[in-house]
Amino acid sequence: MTNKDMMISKKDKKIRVRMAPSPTGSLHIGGVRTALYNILFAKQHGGTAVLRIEDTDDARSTKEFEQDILNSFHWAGIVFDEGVMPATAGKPDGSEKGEFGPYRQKARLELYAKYLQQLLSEHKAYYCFCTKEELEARRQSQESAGQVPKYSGKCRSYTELDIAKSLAEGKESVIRFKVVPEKIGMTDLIRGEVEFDNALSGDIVIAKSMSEPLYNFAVVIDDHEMQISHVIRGEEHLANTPKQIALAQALGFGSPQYAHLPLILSATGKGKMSKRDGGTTVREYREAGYLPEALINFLVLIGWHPAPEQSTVRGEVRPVGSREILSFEEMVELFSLDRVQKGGAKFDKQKLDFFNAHYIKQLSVSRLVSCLVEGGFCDPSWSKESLALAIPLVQERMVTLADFQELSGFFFELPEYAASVLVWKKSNAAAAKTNLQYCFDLLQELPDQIFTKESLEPKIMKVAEQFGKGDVLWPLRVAVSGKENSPPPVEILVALGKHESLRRLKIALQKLAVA
RNA sequence: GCUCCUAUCGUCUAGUCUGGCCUAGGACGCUGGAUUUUCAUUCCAGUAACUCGGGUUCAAAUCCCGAUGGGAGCGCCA
Repeated sequence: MTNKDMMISKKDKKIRVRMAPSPTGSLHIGGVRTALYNILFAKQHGGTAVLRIEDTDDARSTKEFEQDILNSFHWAGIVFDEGVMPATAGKPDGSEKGEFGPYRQKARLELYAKYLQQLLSEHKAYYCFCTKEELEARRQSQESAGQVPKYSGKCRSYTELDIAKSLAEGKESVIRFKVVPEKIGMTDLIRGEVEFDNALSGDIVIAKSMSEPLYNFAVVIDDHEMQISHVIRGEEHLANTPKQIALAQALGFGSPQYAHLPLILSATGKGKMSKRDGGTTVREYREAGYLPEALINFLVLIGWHPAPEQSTVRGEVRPVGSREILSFEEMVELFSLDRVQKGGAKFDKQKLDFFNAHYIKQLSVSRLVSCLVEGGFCDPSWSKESLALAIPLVQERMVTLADFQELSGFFFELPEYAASVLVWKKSNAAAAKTNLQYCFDLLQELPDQIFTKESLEPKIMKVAEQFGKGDVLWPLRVAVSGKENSPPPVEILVALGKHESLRRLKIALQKLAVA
């Protein structure tokens, strides 16, 4: 998109999108993708992305979950322009930004009450005094009769006097919206024309009381009040949409444009990804050692792919194989709602692993050090200096940050190993001993300052060529790593330094002498 | 059960709108090979799909109808 295009769309009706999580659980992986698509869409249209907290369910909402959601978005690099903010310089976690606040529904109760009153006085909503038991019994009988469970509309006919009396008596009540039995059509930006029949739905409860609004109602008020232009959300909300449109009409509001995203499905079993599958929250991935850029790159491709001709970014032709490796900037440039998939997609952890391994390899040593230390992925006693020495040895073998500890353990402490491991499968113990001793002598003569790859490698390789590569390199590698599988010997030697290298060689020599 | 959504390799997908250039392309995975003392990396090659049945058409992955499969929703949750 050119700058000119950007100016034009800015002048047009302002694009405003929102992400509206409910703090009743840790942030779901699907929530990150929804937020990502929202932000990508907003960014490329010069719009605004809002984060609103939907905490109307008092019993289930907690401050801790809200905190988790904020932290998770922050960690993932998902940054909203407006709404509830994560902790930043000077500002505490959960502070708000923007002119359309407050951005927590609990702080908007008066607003909802106002519109509730409006609906009530216009007779578009009414008090319902049916008890839960009554409702449950009716639902059961309807179901057993093979009917669709639906509210009868019993309390619709009460007079104002009846209502005032019941209210005065302190009878339990809820507020229902009179759903007009008509067909509601809408254009979904991803699915096209969709039609629902509201006649199939009974009158829905929109509030438990004047101060306890429910989701379907609050969401309509907020999207209107916050001037949301596009609602981009998961497919599970598709069936709510006709009710929300009807509500908006009754309130005299226009409706935003809708785009319903395909669901992320469980890789193993059936159905959408749920807590039972494990690995559903952002927190879990962070703690398992995944990089935010890997998670985001993986997630953006669940349900969307760039167009083939878009493999050219900013005039630069990308190699075919790396077409799927996308930076955030490239995503912003390439993303398009009408290329979003309609069908649900399974979550493929192997592909996530591929992205993670890729992004770990891209990291500079110093950045990897901080990832490891800050994420608590290594022994706290290991110094940053030695971490920096160990990283090049194992970086390309890591799939997650959590792999580091085990992969690099040998560097910090020589593992216990049997003398027999020192012997190459095509050789014998005597040769191993002789060659090792030869290497030991060679290394000992070397001054500390030139214990580098440049000076070491030619010397070691000369010996290796003389006495047989496997015969020399295998025992040497095992001696310094204590492992059958490890990085190349010269690299370990250099990282370890002369003193530690010689100590380890001596240990190996002793093992062979005893054997 | 009812309503709605949906359907290309094992998985994510390109191609479908604007039918022919599709002997269906890419990525992940898997298999094999090259490099390598080992493991890993890297490189190269191979593997594998248009759900089915009708139609429309000179021509269908692409358009239409039906079936089947998959998913979601049916709360005083969001």
